[in-house]
Amino acid sequence: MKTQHSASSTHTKILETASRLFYEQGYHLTGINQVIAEAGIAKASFYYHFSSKEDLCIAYLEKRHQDWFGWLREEVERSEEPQERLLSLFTFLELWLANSDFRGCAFLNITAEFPSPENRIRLLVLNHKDALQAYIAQLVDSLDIPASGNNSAYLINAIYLLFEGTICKCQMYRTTEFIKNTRETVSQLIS
Amino acid sequence: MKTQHSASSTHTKILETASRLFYEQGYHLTGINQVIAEAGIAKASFYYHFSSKEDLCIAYLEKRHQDWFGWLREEVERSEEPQERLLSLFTFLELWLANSDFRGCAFLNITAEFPSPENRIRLLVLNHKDALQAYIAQLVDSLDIPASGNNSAYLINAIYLLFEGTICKCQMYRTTEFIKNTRETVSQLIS
DNA sequence: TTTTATCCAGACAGGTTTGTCTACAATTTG
DNA sequence: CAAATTGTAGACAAACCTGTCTGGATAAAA
Repeated sequence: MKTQHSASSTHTKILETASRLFYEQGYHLTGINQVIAEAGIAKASFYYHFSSKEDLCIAYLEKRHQDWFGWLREEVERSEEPQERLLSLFTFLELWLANSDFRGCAFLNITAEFPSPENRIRLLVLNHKDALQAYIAQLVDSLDIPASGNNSAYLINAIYLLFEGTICKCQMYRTTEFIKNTRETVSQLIS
Repeated sequence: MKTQHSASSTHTKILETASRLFYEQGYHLTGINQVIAEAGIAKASFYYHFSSKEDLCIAYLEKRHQDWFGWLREEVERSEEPQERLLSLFTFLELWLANSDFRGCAFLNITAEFPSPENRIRLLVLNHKDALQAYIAQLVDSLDIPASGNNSAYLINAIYLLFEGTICKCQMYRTTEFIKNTRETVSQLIS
């Protein structure tokens, strides 16, 4: 046995392997034995770090939230202009979706897999989507638009829905081709 | 045994039970033994009518497509004016989503559950979504809009995405409250 | 009426799943 | 250095899964 017990290398290894597999294959089509085999750890180590498959799922979603928002911000913050930033949300989708084999949104997917998700999972989903809408709202508020309260809310809602709709369409059609049309629509909406 | 072998009553019973359970619980969380128990049939009957669980899934999606489009058309065709009809797509979502416990779109859900859906399932999903977009296109084309070819395609794409985005948001947030905002946005888009 | 189709009850089989447990071994901490 | 922490291999157990099969019984068709 030549294992290095660095702070939490095994914990990280499990989480990263499971995150990849849960996202790629779906939660229910991924068994813990596969996670264990691919992470190259012992079953006892798995249960040393995570008390159940479901706890691992929670950790997966928490990690996913951080990772995904990091990717999103990274792309958006390449632009300086508020309008550019808003449009880059859709540029981000083009890049991210194509790079993730059109697997779509982890939070949407888990919602489909858990019809009555227990409260923990549902809270993570809502937290993620709240954060996304807040981010869109922030970008919209940075615009120089004569948007009265109501108008701004409509716009934020619409952009959010276009965003989610785009994720779904790409996931099903396995293409990002139409996103330039969507970006153009959003461009018109904000001008 | 006092069972009536009407044309396909057992086949229908299986399909309806499975359809309900697959939609409510998800495909992978529904085992065939539950379908059998709730349909009140014998296992041999199940396999007499469907050669596998997957074949049942195909039948489920085919039935779902017919049913769902029936519901959609029924609501839309209550309006006469083209504009009214387009907006009633979102009225339909309000009614349907609230009445289906916010369980969302069966086709989206199955896409999440089958990351690499085998071809048959994927074809059914795409067929359903193609039909939906064609329907939206038909409604848009009935409008009296000076829409050049490109403009019309943008509009159809946007409305479709708002539609899908709405389904997702309602599924996650378990509310239809925001749909009136969305309907207003669509109203502005088409005028 | 006979034949065919459809249905029943449920045992069986092999496989998979998640989680528990044991007896160490290796590494880190105090 | 000893104690605590973390990791190993993998057996075990119960439950569940999908699909096969048997020997009828019932209903419909010819």
